[in-house]
Amino acid sequence: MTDLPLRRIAHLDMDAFYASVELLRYPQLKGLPVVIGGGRRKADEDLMLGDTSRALHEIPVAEFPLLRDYTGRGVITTATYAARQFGVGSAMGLMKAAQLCPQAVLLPVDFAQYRHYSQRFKAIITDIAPVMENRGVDEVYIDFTEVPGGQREGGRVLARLIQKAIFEDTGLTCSVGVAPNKLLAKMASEFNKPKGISVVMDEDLQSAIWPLACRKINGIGPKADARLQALGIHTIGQLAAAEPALLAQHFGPRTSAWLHAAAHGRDNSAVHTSSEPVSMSRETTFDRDLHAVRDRAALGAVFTRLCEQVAADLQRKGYMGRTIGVKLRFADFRIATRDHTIGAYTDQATTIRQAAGQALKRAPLDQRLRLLGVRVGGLLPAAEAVALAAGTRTAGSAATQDEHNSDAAQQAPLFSDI
DNA sequence: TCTGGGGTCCTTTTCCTT
DNA sequence: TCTGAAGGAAAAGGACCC
Repeated sequence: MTDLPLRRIAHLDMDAFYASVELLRYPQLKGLPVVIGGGRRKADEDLMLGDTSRALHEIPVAEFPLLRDYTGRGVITTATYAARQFGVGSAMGLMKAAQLCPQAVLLPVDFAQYRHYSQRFKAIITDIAPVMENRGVDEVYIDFTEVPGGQREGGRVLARLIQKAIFEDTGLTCSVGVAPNKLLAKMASEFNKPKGISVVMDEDLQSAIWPLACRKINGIGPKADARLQALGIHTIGQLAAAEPALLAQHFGPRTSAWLHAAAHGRDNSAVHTSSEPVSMSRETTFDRDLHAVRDRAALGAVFTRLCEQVAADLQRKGYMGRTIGVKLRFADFRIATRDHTIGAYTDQATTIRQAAGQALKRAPLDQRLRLLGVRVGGLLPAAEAVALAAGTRTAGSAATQDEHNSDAAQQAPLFSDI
């Protein structure tokens, strides 16, 4: 038996990523309360980014839009520390935040910028450690196990190297946790924020993990936590000690087995270096709740626009799908979804619009709508979808696309298009 | 003037076919 | 022809995450 290298998995989390990127662009806002979020339309217009006669860092602070001037729906995506001191924070409604801190600068969410910096810091990581899994725009898992130096000080040396390389290239800081698996690495990365490095070994489970709240386990959200609390289980240690039969009774066989393994720090999942999207969607919340009949025209226009946006997303990214769905959020925040699967893969707005219209017909529309969304799932890379269609055609199946089109053409659209 | 948008995954229900 | 079982796919909902 040869000694296998110790499995060393890192979780890297950028520190206050969106806010930090904005402060790189607008250093004049450093130390001021800044809130990022809101309906993007209004905020985009308010920010005078179109003025190219001066650099971004030269824009006087007095010209930035303030939270007190914002009208409309929306929530805070993130806030700087200076703003948090006033009690505002993520997911808070902007109107409520404006009462708490009206003088805060309000910046729109600028995903293009965050994506740009995201690609930069990820490229730096893969130069050093190629086995990296994307977990959204500001987080990754990295497998240190086989990387030269990845075992030194349990991974701390390599973590330090990556932190330094990212900071030198982008000016951004991050926190890293290194552990035997993804589950523990994710928890470890939160131990020392910001700019922290935490190394967890198997033998640290009882001292470092078991005292933590169950909610710290990635996958235990507010609902599961409340159910655990009701059973008198508050910490991960208590969860580890819980009777498996009791957990199975309340959570079912699969979830209870997972809970038990997680509490004991066990997680065999691999670091996946690539993944294919499963669905793409667009949704929008209206400025005011809309009525299916009275606001027909407005709804129809939004509906069509969402379909066009999803189609454009699919085409730009090179995917086609055949399960088209709609999502409705009613005035009382209840959500309904309806799906409709069509015969042929598509990335065309008109086809998506027709199929989504079919799905929408089955949805209850007696209440005012707060949000409307359109989703395309069952995705395949466009080349594969086209090859598949060619294969089924030569195999002699009916021209499902034509059938579908003529069928849909006879259906009156639910929302009239204007 | 509470409560965004874009995803993934899992469970349960429903429907269809054999 | 009816009935029930079984299994799979699709649909619907929910929890969770960033």
